[in-house]
Amino acid sequence: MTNNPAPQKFVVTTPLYYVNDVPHIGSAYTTLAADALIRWQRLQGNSALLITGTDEHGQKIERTAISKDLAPQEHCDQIVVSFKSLWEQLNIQYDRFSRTTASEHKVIVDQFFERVWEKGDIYLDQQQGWYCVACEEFKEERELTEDKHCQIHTNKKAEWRDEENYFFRLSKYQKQLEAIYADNPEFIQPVARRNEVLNFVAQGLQDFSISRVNLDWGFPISQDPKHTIYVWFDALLGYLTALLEPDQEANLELALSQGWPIDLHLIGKDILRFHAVYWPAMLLSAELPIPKRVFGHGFLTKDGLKMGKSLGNTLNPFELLDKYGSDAVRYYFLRAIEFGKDGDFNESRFVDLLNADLAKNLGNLLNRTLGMLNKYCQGNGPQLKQEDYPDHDSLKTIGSNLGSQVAIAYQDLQFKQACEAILELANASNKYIDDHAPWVLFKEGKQEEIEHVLYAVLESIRLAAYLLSPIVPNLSNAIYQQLGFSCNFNELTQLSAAPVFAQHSRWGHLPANLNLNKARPVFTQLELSSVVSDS
RNA sequence: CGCGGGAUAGAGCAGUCUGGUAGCUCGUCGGGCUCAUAACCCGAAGGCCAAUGGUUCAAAUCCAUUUCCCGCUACCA
Repeated sequence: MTNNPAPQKFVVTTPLYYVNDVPHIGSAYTTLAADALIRWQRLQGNSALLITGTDEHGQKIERTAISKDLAPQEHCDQIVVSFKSLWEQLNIQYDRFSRTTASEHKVIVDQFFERVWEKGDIYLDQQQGWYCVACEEFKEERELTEDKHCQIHTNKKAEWRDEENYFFRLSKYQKQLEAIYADNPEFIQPVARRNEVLNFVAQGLQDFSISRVNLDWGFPISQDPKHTIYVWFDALLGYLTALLEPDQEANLELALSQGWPIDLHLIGKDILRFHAVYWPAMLLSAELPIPKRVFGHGFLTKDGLKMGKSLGNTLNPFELLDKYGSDAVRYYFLRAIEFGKDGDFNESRFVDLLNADLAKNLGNLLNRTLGMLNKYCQGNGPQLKQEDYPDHDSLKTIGSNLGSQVAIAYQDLQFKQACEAILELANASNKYIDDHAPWVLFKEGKQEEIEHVLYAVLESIRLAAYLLSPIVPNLSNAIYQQLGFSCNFNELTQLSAAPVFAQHSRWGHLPANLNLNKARPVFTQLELSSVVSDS
């Protein structure tokens, strides 16, 4: 369906976040995971595009703006600033920030709507049904209790609604969707999420309303301007708009040629249904290919409790970043939590984990090794090569397998496993030093052996830093710089060549005659002082 | 019969799909080392893997039943 084959590009999206309020930790979580993936792609020399943005229409936004005595657009503009600022503090390298109020987006939405309209999949009908205001959703009879209460909101009775809406023929696509799920088992991940969707679809799909009346803040439907397009229909299309280059003409075909279908929609589990059911159906209707993968990750809790304003235990991402820095925050959420499952934030665990892994295991390892080089080798880099190590050498063994192991983990979004595997090399290196005791070798005057040991360790540190760079780019920079490299993991152009990846991801790459820099702690231990408070 | 997630050492978790000596991090206790960010290495204590029943030569893992916990009432990923 796409024309003009553009260079192959790995495209990942975060949700377009709803601008009802300033960003919260959950948005940060999704986004930092997406960023790590994109960085991993770029590290390998692949062309990659990270799409994020904001979803700005809908009644809720309109009401929020009014309550702040602002025009809706002014309100959105303010919130957008805070999102962009958070992404900057989190060291997110996004390529597109797609706003659903952008003028290009209007064109894309019109053109897409037109396709679906021409297909005959949109029809006008009376929306009749039980509406749960708390859910903002129409409910099936079977979803309600006998006295018409929503099962989630048992304290609120569903309301009978009867209004004119446009509908999308979702029901028409049930069979096709089921075939897609069956033929593409990788489409919805993780498996538990996939099962939920399968279950939902198997119960039968109902057409859903895609327009609202009596709502100004949204795109009017060209065919019938008193209707406004339902916010979700509009928001999902934001992914398409985002494919356009910043100064490119707004045109659906053009957008599609720039990287469609998208490789991965990274989302929270709450919006899975929209991405795994409604969105593919909309695309089928428009005769477009569907995205390759939708991954619904888990939710975060704080100290075991759901975060919420009512509980007053929200975790302010800005404060967290101010206090600990982007690397620490990125590392914690990717390392401490099984991606896909719910995970907990606990500040003392946060400090423990960061100190144990980054400050002590890896950071101190570099520090002690460089210290010994200065003391025992006058700071000269060892002059050895991979071939000088027997195959049973523990670091060589672990290091040689690490690159491919970590590649698989990143590919499967198993960030935790990637971190664990990498840290194992650091751990083995600390042991390696103790086992070989360079300080003893020094007293015995065994200079060559000292260099032999230190090279292996230094190389292991380098490899660990390289493979961790998608997650903790600043730390990796600091390590690489102390090792005498001049590259910068935040400036990907210098590292984007595939041959570089082939070399750097292999154990044994460290060249001789390194221009080693002075040993300085690359990651200072964190202290648990006052607990990050509610905003 | 609402939907979903969970119950494994003091704490937090992996392992469950593809049955076969129960593992990781932090913490605790003891020892070692001295190159280092009070770091690093070694060792130990600590688990009837929620319960019951079943399948099997063998079950944390498969099947059945049960108990308990947590979300789903919006800031929401």
